[in-house]
Amino acid sequence: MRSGDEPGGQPLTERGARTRERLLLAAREVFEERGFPETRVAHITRHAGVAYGSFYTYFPSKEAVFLEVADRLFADMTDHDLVPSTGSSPAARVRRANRAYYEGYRRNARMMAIIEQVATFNVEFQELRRKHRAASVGRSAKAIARWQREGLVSADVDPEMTARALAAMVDHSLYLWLVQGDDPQGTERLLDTLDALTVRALGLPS
Amino acid sequence: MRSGDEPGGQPLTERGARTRERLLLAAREVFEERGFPETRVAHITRHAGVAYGSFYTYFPSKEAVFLEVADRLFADMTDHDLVPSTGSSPAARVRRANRAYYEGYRRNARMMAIIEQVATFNVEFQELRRKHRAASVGRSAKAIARWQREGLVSADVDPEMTARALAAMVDHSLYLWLVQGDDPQGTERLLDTLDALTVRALGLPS
Amino acid sequence: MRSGDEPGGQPLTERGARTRERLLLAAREVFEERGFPETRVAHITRHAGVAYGSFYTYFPSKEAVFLEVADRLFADMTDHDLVPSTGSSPAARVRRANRAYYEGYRRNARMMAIIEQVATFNVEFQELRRKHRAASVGRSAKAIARWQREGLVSADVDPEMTARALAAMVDHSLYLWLVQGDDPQGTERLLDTLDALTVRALGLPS
Amino acid sequence: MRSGDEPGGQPLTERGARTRERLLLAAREVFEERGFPETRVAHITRHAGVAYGSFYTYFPSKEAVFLEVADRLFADMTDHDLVPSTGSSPAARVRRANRAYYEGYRRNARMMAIIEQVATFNVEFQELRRKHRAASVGRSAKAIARWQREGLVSADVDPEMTARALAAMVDHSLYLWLVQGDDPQGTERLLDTLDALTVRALGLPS
DNA sequence: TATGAATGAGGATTCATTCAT
DNA sequence: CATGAATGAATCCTCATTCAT
Repeated sequence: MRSGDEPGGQPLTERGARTRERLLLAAREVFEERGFPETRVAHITRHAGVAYGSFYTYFPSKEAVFLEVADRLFADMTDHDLVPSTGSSPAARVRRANRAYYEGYRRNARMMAIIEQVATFNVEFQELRRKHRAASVGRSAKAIARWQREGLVSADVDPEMTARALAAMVDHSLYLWLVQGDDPQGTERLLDTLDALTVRALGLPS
Repeated sequence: MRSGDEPGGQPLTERGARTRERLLLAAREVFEERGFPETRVAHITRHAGVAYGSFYTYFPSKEAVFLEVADRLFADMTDHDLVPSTGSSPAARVRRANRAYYEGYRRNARMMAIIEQVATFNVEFQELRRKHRAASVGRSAKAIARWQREGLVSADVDPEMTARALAAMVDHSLYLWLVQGDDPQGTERLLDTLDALTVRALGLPS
Repeated sequence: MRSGDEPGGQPLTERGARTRERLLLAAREVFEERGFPETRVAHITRHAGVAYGSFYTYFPSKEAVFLEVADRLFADMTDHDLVPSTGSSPAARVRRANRAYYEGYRRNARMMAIIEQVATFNVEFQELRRKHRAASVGRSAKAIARWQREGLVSADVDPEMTARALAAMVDHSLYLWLVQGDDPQGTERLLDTLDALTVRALGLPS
Repeated sequence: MRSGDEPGGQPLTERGARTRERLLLAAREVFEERGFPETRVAHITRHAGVAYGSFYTYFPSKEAVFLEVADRLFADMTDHDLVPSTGSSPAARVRRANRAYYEGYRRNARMMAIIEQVATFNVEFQELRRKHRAASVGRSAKAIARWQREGLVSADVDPEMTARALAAMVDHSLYLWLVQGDDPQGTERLLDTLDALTVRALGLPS
């Protein structure tokens, strides 16, 4: 994932580390502002206040910085994903997970849009997203299966497929809401609806 | 007809109509094959078996053919959307609508992927999609409201938001399934799950 | 000059003659409007209300129509050039000639601009203009020489060079005035100045 | 420096300055050789011995180099315009000014032709020329007015119009002589005629 | 004749990446 | 490390002219 051993990968000096960080931050901002295809390497270096050529001292290509920016974002999204899995009812846990995901999405909405964009044409990147999604869906599926064993969810339910479909619902709803931005007020109504639909769809006691 | 100031536009003869049609068909295939950014006008003309310049006799730009290809696709998707709205139970109707949508999606899966792609960077196109989505969501919301009046769906449900969220669920699930192609067998399991989730989420009597 | 025997030169039928004339008129208007390089054959045919292909029934190329339009214009300019050379004083004759030239220029100002334009890159056309100029300068030179023999103009004067220089003065002044259009009112002041300068420069009794 | 949004612009290093200069010189030569429309950027870079893309490191477009080449030329023409305005008679001063202008024109004749060419279709450029001409005409008009106050020129004369007309005479005569090149020997005869006509037209004591 | 479709060479510009200093 | 110049393949679109009907 991280550009490990390419020519000019990790900086060796303190000063180099600072330059690299500046580039990474600048890259994110420019990508958010203009999207991947419309971002020029020059935009990034200018924004970072470093020389054009310095870009290639730290990153082998435009794609490489993007991958790394995305990597950080995924990490951020996943970090906060970690809802304490004990205490409180399943319905409350669903609600909490949804909110946490929403917060992460909101924090990173612009960049999520660009990630969506890159995913439409970059196969390597598609694979990366699929892994992340699979991990997340896997966790949900496991929870559903547990709730089934505990008699909280009907045995009819297909945990894997259900987890996928519900994840798709939340994910895409937030995408349309936050990225394509139909009417960003009324967010509570949206979140409540997502919670309620999830809970009812699973047949969880609310 | 030759390059003046306006777009070349509609052919006036039978022969012209045939050429235009050839281009349109070729465009769709090439777009599906390579995606929008990687499609060269030369690919389209070669595929259509016409001279390079002939493309511009009928379309003012690469964007323009794309728009028209997409238009046809939207029409196709909408045509088959028309599920008879009477007879049979709500749950059955939900199922039928989902299947119809699935069939349309499957028929057009490759192109749907490209549409998704273009929507990530072309604002004009985003708007077009938003309209289509709004129309479709509107119809669902109306059905939900009707069911509420008929006492089939709880008054707690927010018809608009719910319609949106469920549409997002179906849409994105099919996208991931058919376009990103995680495991294309097991489709029945997916569809059954989507049906079941929808029905349960709405609290419809199955 | 006239496109004589090229393929599809002169029309053979009454109807053909009308079409050709329509094209010629349209060509002039479009050239005036957009200049030579920016004129498309399609503009001309559209303006004339004939089919694209019909253009090449009557003219072998875009240049050919231009040549013919210019030819007509030269004829118009020369026709009215013919000031009766008898009666009245030389000064009056100079004045009359200047006015006549001015009228012609004014009538054809737009097209004169385009002719100037084409002359800057088309050698064939440069030659044509040179002939016209030479003819006109020759007439003036002859008049000056006559006036010298009649003792009205000093023998010091070089008739050829003087005729050239004065023609350049009138020509270019009108060009800047009418074509580049610095302040088109005050024309009388300009013409009076041109007359006076010519008369004084030649030392003619006013 | 690389293609961002702004024009590449000024070089920051000695080496860059040299390349830019090479391009500028090459541009002038190619323009002179082939005219503006027939000049390809590739001609310029080949002539300068640099890579195609390097052109766009220093100039945003073909127009842009042309503007700069023309700027230099205008500067050159104006520099040598500076005739000492004191001492010697008005007639002598007129003569000297004409010669100085002639020398400038001769040095730059080829490029003057191209400037004429571009002025026929580029409005921005027309404006530029108008300014230069206005400045030059203004200076002459002032001199004429001064001579009127000193009683050397008749009060009948319209200084502004006269300055324009005489400038047009000299300018266009030199253009036809040096650019369209009717018979380039006999230059002395031409210049003497221009001097004499100017002096007599103004009624200056020779 | 009239019509309108077909052709395809041509050219300006972009921009990721590589080099030289 | 930093800097900024150098490179050149790649691609869209134009439009005069030729053809087929």
